[in-house]
Amino acid sequence: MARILIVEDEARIAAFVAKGLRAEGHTTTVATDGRRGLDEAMSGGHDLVVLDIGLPVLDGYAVLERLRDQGSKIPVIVLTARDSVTDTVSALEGGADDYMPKPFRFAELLARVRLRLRQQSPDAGAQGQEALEAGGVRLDLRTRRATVDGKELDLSAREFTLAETFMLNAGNVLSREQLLDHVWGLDFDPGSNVVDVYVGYLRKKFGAHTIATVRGMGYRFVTSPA
Amino acid sequence: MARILIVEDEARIAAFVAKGLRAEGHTTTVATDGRRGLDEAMSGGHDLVVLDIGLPVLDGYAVLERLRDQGSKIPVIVLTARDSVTDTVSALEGGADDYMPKPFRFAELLARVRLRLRQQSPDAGAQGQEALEAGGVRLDLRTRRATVDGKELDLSAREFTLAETFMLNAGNVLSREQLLDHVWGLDFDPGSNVVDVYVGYLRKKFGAHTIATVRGMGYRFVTSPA
DNA sequence: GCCGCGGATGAGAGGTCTCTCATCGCCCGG
DNA sequence: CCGGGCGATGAGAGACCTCTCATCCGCGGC
Repeated sequence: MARILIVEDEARIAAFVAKGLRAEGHTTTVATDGRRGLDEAMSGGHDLVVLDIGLPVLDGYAVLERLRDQGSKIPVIVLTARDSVTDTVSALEGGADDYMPKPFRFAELLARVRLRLRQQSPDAGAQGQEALEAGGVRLDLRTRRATVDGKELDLSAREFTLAETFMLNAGNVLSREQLLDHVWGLDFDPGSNVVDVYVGYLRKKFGAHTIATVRGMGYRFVTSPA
Repeated sequence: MARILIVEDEARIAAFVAKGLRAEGHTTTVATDGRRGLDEAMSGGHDLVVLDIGLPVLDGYAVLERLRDQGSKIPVIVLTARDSVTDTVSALEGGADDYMPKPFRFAELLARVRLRLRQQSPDAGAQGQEALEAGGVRLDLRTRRATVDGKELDLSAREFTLAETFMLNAGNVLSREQLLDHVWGLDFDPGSNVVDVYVGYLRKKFGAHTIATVRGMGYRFVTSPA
């Protein structure tokens, strides 16, 4: 899909973002300080930058400023601390295209990445996917409504995001940890069985056969009626 | 924007849909039975059809079938009774592009109309608006999150839809009745003051100045900082 | 056949959302 | 200046959502 540069010094977050974007089919490069990030970004080998503000050597603002000074128009999504209005406003004024307040759910970052990539190349690819469909289930991403075999039903916000994640990876096994990360966010109690519970809810609504259990591994959204 | 044909025998619903679509800048034509609807649809003078299933003379299925038989590829959105799986499935198999279960909120029909029009002409217009911005407020339609002066805040589902409606009509006065129709749906107690209450909620979140009261008329979303 | 562990599930706490109702306050006409 | 009516708002009922916890179930190893 696209080549994405991640400029982030915290290894845990960098890995989280990189892993998720790779699962979506993107190529990722990680730079752990601002100097290297800037060099990489200027190299022309990337389509989009995910840029942390709090960085060693050269902070995110500085990277962004020099990048724009040197004429780069590459889309930049900035990671800011939640509730820091100053950060966010400065970043956008400094030429960022979008921002994510930390901590964030991966699904939200992904939505922003998709949006920026789409705006960049309005010709390439589908126009950003307005709906997902698999195994008789249809999700309308715009109106956030779901349909099973043509029958409308209600999903709560959490259920919808979980279903979205399953359907983006239909056929593949997703671990509890992956689902927790993607749907609940980076900072969620790993000991919780909330994934199990929500899988139960989706099964009740979509039909038990739509989500298969893979013992010791996780869950898999079933596409074929077999 | 576009020329839309509404085939609907119930005057109340036809007027509701026509009025709303006109407010969005579309041109509307209403046909009150299937025969006339088919003739109009075949005339080539419309970009999209909103088609009721329960129609006198010639029902919606028949209209759809003949339309497709005669080679028309015009997008058709079908209005079906909620929970009627048969209706919905038959309609989609009969060549409908989308459907709306009745009763519906206008905002949802609008989203579907936009989607179908966009798919029809991927070049024309913006790519369906991913965000709305006015008076310091920004709504991300994809992730359903809101920002005021760069500061993230939470909106409930109802609040979001109300805000969306206001911002689509920023600067214009909207009556309580219009807002009830668009946000709460066709079948809502007109005596309720729920609009007042939700305007209060939005003011609390966006700042009191963002929504002005127009006495005896309704409310207006304020765009200029004046 | 039995046991252990991973997964499923019912109950329920606590929070949020949605809406109603009644009261309060203020604008405007007279 | 007063009264009437429109709009604002606090309180609160009820539904729903989210998550935890404890228990139950059943697969698979032995």
